[in-house]
Amino acid sequence: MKPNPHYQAIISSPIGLLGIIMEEGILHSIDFMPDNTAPQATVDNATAQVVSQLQHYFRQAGWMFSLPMLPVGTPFQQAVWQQLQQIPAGEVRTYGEIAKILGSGPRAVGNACRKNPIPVVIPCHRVVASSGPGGYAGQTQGPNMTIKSWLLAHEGVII
DNA sequence: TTAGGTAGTCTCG
DNA sequence: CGAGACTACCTAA
Repeated sequence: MKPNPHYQAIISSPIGLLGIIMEEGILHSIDFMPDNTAPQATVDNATAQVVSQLQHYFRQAGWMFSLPMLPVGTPFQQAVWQQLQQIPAGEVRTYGEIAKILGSGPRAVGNACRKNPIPVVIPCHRVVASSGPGGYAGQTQGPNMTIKSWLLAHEGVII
């Protein structure tokens, strides 16, 4: 739980409200906001870039993000998140496949995905289990899994 | 379908 | 620090 996070923008999207946190003009994290949150105007240019690219993505699933990002985490988490960014839109990998590349284990990869601070842009939704959909934003069922399914369907992946 | 194995992180003490 | 618990898992039987 982050105490009083300060959002540079809160935008509405097909998967609900997204809260955007910047640090020094660099994308730091994206939060899924409750429905009753009030949208909040963009305050600066760098944030406008993030908003614009997100809107591109929701319009056209194949959009490739190009943004300065600073996702903070352990070295292992960074390595996993780097692998995620190399999965093209419309494709998926399994936790085991990522683990093999990094010489680690599937559960460890799942742990790292769960900690991804920048969902959507860092596409943790493109990682699934060998048999089943896996989880999303800390849930294996519930509203976040609905978001994961939506994102994959948006990219043309049959679940 | 389940039991056992696995890697990384977190939480106590 | 160290032991033990907790995962968005996987494989063999």
